Amino acid sequence: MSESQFFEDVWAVVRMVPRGRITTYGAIAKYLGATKSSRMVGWAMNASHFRTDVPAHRVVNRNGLLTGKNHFESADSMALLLNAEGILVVNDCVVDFKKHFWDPEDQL
DNA sequence: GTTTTGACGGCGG
DNA sequence: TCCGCCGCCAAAA
Repeated sequence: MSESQFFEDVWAVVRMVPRGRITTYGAIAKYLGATKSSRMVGWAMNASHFRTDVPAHRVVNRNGLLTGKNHFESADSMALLLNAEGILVVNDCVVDFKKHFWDPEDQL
């Protein structure tokens, strides 16, 4: 494996996120047993750019803020994608974040 | 080789 | 409740 297994695990979890739902870096990190390593999840997302099957737009921080929107093709593409899935985004923040939140542990 | 930074979040004060 | 420090670890400077 060229990349760390951790990265691939992160991508696997992100792929599980249902359409119209979102999750957080911390939730993914916790699911992988590395609660404090939420930063690495962010790195994994950055590395997921060459992976078209990883819906990174469904991953936001715990505040529901689109912290990674600046890393997308366009600054607004992330909010646009979420909006297309029925998730309302205002001021780079997900409306009813808690309502759309999807916890990977819920999949267990 | 060392230091800083980064798509975060938990914990302490 | 709000503010600030710490941890985690990989990549870039």
